[in-house]
Amino acid sequence: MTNIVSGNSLAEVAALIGDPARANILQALADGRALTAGELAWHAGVSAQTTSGHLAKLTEAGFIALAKQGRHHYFRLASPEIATAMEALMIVAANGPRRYRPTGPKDQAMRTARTCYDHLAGWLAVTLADRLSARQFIVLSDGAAAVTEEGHRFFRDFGLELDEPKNTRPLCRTCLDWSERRSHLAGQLGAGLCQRCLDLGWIKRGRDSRAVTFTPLGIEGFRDTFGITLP
Amino acid sequence: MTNIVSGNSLAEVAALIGDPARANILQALADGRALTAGELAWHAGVSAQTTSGHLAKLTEAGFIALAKQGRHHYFRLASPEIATAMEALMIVAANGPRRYRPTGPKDQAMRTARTCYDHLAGWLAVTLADRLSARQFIVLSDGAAAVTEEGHRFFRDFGLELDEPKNTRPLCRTCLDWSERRSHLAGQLGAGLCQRCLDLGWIKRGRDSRAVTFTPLGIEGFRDTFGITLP
DNA sequence: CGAATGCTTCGGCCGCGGCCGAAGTGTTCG
DNA sequence: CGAACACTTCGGCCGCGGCCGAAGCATTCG
Repeated sequence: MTNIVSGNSLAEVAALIGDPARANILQALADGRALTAGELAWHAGVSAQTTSGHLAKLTEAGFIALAKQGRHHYFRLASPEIATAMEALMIVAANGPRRYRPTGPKDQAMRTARTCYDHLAGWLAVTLADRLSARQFIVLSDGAAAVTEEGHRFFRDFGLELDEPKNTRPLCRTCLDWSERRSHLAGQLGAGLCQRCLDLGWIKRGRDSRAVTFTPLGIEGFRDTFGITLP
Repeated sequence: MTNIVSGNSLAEVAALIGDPARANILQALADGRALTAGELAWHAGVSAQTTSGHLAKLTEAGFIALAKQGRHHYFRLASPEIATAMEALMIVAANGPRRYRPTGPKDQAMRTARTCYDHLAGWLAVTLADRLSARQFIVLSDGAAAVTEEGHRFFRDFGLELDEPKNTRPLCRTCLDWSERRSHLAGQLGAGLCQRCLDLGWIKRGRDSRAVTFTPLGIEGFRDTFGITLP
């Protein structure tokens, strides 16, 4: 007799992500947007039939959700937990030894700035966390972060209202960045900052990728408001 | 041309966990202890030769580390990130729909109390977090936690010295529990609490499992110190 | 020294699962 | 309507990779 407890379900879930085509599909959906089966087939790099099979598996497992709209089938990640698990795996992958990883231009853009479900990631996000920390707007510690009094004022000026939980200091999660290997901001603050930057027209989401691009307005804004000079 | 960026490495890492035998091996190592190849073969439920192959793959990928000691080969997880990724996958597995999951007695013990790398998990850990929160020793919010002034005094009385980071409130990470689907304490505080309970002889680590058992002293201690009555 | 133990390497079997071509549903056009 | 399009289902091919038996190294005994 073996000591299997729920090892099977761990393996099942991991195996589902462990296929290249499915991993590409999930990564394409990682920013939370919904894509059609056809678009996902392109991302996956396999035929439409094969993709359909993968999508059925992912849907049945509860990884993705389907919304039918006319003759298009839109798929999106079913929960943020999926994205979290993928990021956790990316961190392991990034820490791994001499893994062959060719670096293309798209990869470079991803490393500079990308979305991670509902918040920002990459160089921009890590630098942002640094600056906010240096100016005492947030306090980073042991995998979590707190917003200070001055921070609340600053974010309010920036156009962000943060819910004040109960009687105490509000917190925002940190999220380890796979490309930078340091923390960036997630949680309510991370999501709010990302949304606000989009609303202000500072950044734009890429069409086929999670990478985001900067508008001239954004370059100016990040410099003046956060003291960040883009590379 | 497809849009593959590092999708391959995500798939590679996930596929490595995605085999039942390897998943069992990794779960057996999840509490941070080092086990021999033979013990791992038993946990994996496959022959020694097959296990050897799996261990070689996991080692090469940087998932586990090998320490040779006489004719025994001791393997342990190479980094906490691996454990984190596994927990993230377990959460996804637990949230999934009608996944067939037979529940044995060992499984029940695991759900009650187990170790998760360096801290406690399961019913005990979740209840502990609840009690500490109710008594205002810690403040939980949005995936993170802060220790209050009173909390510091309480933990010091309990025999735990927490490093005070810089000039501000220290934080301890929370970690989503796959069996309870709620937060328990990780980070410095979580690790410290677990170690202190072990030192006090309140709990003991199981021989073949991550489940922990309670001593009579522990049953008394958890009741008197934390107000927790064991089921 | 030879036998026993712990682990790894080698070789070959075999089945699961990913893949595509072809055909089948449902939707939107002109 | 019928044609074009988006997607799924079916059937069959095929190769990767997990598995074990047997043999090969190390280490520790008596």
